[in-house]
Amino acid sequence: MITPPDRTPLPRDFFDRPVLEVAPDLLGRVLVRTTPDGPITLRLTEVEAYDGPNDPGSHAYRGRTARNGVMFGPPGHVYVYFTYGMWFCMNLVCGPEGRPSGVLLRAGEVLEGEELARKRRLSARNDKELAKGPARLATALGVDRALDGTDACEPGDTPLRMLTGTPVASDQVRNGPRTGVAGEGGVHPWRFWVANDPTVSPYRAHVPKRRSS
DNA sequence: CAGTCGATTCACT
DNA sequence: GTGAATCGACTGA
Repeated sequence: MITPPDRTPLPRDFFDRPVLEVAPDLLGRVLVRTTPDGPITLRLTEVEAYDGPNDPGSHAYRGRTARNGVMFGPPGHVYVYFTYGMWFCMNLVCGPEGRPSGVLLRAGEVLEGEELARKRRLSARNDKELAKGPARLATALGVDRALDGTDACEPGDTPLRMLTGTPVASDQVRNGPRTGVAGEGGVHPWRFWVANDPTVSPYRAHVPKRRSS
């Protein structure tokens, strides 16, 4: 049974906090993607925190580049990156401006626009798989680098907005190591998900790439 | 400027 | 469970 989400946009102050506070607080919140064909709404069920310049797992660890520039800007904006030659993933920028950090949106439950999401996710075998995984989530919502830098706190009919939704009770939040993060960054238990939610993606440890013999 | 590899997904065994 | 797909960003020389 799905309860109607609160439609109030999250204020920028919500994101202007330490990323480890923001990340679990995002679970149960609702992301709205407005497309020419109509809206897709997603209830967040899994996220990961990337904590600025002190986090070896973060894209911002080695400083500002053309790719990660949005992470160094104001909170509440969207950082989209391209990876594995095929996929996009999206973050919400957190913390005070200049202290780059972000929350990777890893999975969610599609509440509205399921048929629009399915057109982009033809390989999904069921509704739970539409946004089960960060690149799947971005694909389902039609998010790519064109949306890098979008302000998710802006009111109105913007391409991407974060709404208040119905935050998950803290006793339903679980956490553990981040998925696919190499090296020392892999030890931080900064992945957060909703307990027993079927849309949460499976954990996988980092796999170093083999060299061709 | 060439080499390496990624905050992944999918098909196949 | 294993390997391929696929390319741009980053690194170091």
